[in-house]
Amino acid sequence: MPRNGTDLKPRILREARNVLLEEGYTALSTRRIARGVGCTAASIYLYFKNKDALLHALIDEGFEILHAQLEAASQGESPQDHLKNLCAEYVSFANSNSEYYEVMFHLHPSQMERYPIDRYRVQRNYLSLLGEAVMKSRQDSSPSPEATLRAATLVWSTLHGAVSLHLARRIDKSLRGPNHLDDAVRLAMRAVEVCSLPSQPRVSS
Amino acid sequence: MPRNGTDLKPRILREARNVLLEEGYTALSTRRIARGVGCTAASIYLYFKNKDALLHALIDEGFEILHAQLEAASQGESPQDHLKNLCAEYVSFANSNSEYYEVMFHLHPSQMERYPIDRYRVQRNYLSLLGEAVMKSRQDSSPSPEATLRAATLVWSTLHGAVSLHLARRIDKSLRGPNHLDDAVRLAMRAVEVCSLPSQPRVSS
Amino acid sequence: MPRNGTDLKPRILREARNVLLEEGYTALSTRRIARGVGCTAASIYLYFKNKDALLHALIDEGFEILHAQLEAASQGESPQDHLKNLCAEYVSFANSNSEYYEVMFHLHPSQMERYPIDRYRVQRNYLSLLGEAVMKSRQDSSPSPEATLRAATLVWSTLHGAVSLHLARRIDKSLRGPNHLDDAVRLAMRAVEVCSLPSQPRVSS
Amino acid sequence: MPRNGTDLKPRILREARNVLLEEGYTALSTRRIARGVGCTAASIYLYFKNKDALLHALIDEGFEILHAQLEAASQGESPQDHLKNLCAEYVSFANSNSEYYEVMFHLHPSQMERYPIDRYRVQRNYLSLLGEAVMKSRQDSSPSPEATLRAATLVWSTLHGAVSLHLARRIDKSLRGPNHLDDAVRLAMRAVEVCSLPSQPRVSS
DNA sequence: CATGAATGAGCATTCATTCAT
DNA sequence: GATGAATGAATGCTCATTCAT
Repeated sequence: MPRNGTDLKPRILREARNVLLEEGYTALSTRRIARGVGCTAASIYLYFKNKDALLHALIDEGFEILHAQLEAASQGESPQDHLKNLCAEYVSFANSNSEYYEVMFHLHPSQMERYPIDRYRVQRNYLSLLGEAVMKSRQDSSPSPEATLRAATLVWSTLHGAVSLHLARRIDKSLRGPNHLDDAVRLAMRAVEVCSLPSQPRVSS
Repeated sequence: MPRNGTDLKPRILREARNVLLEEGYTALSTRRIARGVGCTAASIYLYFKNKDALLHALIDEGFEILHAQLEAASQGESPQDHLKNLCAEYVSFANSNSEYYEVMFHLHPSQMERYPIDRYRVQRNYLSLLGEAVMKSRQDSSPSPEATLRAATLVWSTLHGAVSLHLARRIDKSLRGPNHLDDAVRLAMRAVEVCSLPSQPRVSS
Repeated sequence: MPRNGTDLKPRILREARNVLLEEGYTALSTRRIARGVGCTAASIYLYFKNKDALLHALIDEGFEILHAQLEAASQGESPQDHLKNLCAEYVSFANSNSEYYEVMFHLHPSQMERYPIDRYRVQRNYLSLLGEAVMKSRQDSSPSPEATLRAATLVWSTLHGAVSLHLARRIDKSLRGPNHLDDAVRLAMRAVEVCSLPSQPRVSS
Repeated sequence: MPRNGTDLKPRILREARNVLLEEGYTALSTRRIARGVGCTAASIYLYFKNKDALLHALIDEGFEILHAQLEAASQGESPQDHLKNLCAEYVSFANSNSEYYEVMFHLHPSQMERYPIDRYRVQRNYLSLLGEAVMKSRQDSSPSPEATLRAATLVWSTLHGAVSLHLARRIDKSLRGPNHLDDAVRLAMRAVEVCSLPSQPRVSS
């Protein structure tokens, strides 16, 4: 039985997210988390091998939530609606889980290397959700997996750009709030059209 | 005359960029830079008042290069070509100056506060370059400044998303190289169409 | 349980006093203390939030000792004896606790600002001890609080001067040892007479 | 011919005093002085072997000024007036040259060791000035040199105590301004009476 | 299960000083 | 006579981590 009422592990994770949210990545120290939780920094090492492991757990959590939310939103009257819902949900996730978003998508590659590759399968999972929707929104038949991935990636990347600048407060005040993000969703939905064009040859006509 | 061969200041900046590139922002310490340059950490303070000042110098450099490149690319037979050139140049800048890109666009707001606001006028400058091109690419007449900013922001955000994921090696191998980035440029050019639609009302048909 | 033998905190304080005694305030660095104690500089921060906090602890300790000693000496057959005992005790404290004396009374105002004002109440406490004795030594009746403070301050200031020069080894060898300090005590006891004279008007005949 | 108009040496000393006065001893760095003077820190080493040497020069200057002022004040209608003038002058010197006073009388012995002993002859000089006056103020005849030194030291020590606490802002507001210092002068003048008593035997009756 | 004690490496920054020019 | 470049040592302080209890 844990002394402090509830199990320490989830409370550590919660506090970590809290620190991330309120004070940013650079403030995320083991001691800072421990203080918030009301335990010692050493206790964290009972539940996580590393600070890295804690971070990875956070990332995993984030991807699970994102995946669940996308799956729940994975519907719509028309294929377009379906895709739009997914996009809107992605944006909404980033907005209401910015602390996750930070570690999930903003960590530097050098820090990511310590993150085992197979974990990224989860990441691909959600891309495939996006991919399916993208493809359904396209009237023509049987798309190749490559084309699907390509389009899904473009949708993702577009949303990611909007969300990132939004969270970093780099968007002009007049466009903050939903405006810019809505624009991005609308644009993302056109990804399919763009990807139907030949890719490798130069971007002509 | 420098005792140490060549002038230290540019070498410090170069090494700082290098660290940024290879190991990311969190690894950017004065000692780390000094080690790379082959001087003492104290020497850095001969050329920069602060670590912050060094960072600002880096950011300024980056924006100057970006601005110069965009201005040089600010032309084209048709308005569409003009815009496409700008977009391609942006992507190309990010690709060949990713170390700058990190400090220019990936710094967390909390660390940005120390960066005087008026410096970001430069940032707006390049957004306005984008804005002009965007508007020219639109056949209809006299767009409002608000609409211009809105569209330019969407172009930027789209490119930024693609570039960020690309630099963070988050894009699937099969799409790396120019593919995804080209797609993003093509999509960005459609920003205008999206923005001509009403913003607040729901994304209809 | 301390890994290191005895509890570190008192050993840190002791070493700090030691450094103060042997090498003075400017030599009082965390690393210097740590070296003397045989631990890391980081360990000091387990017991003191700050270097300042360490200093404050030292000051507080000093005032507590001084107060206790003065209180114990606060007696005498005659009022004169009473006052004389207090003075002698003050001098004795400074002599056998010169390391405390340094931080208690020689810190520069600029460094004192960080020392919360209300801590100096303790200082006033001992001044009032002095004040009472001073007043009792005066045959005439009911002195005003202002006059009491004035006389007590003069007593203190006189002793402080003698003690300071003594500790700084500025007194001629022939007078070191008790001579000069005794003289000062004797002189301090005449403070009352001097203060009974009008203050503002010029020092006549 | 010096480049900068006037000779650098006195300007360095002046700035050093200025720093001492405005920002205290701990702020007295070679760079800080150099900045104030408008030269390089290296230039200081053309005129002073050390930072210590600069300090010693400052101390010497201070003693010279003090000596000169005391000498000028070394007169009075009666012996008492004479002594009073000297005391008042001492206090006045400390008040209007607090930057000198700091280095002259508040440096820790450990830092003083680097100050060659024979320089202290100057210090004794001014003590002897005081001694003469003290002795003249005593009606009885031919005092021994020892007694003279003893009394002069007590006078000095009393004034020093008052001045030190005053400069360190340790004196209660109600007594600041001339009050406490005047009291100290008056008390110092009684030093002779105290010293005529036997010294070594215990402080009785 | 959890802690308190401790560490070693690192951080940004400042300093007095040297020395070739 | 003066400088600009550079340094080595020090400063206060924080961090992730370990380990005996």
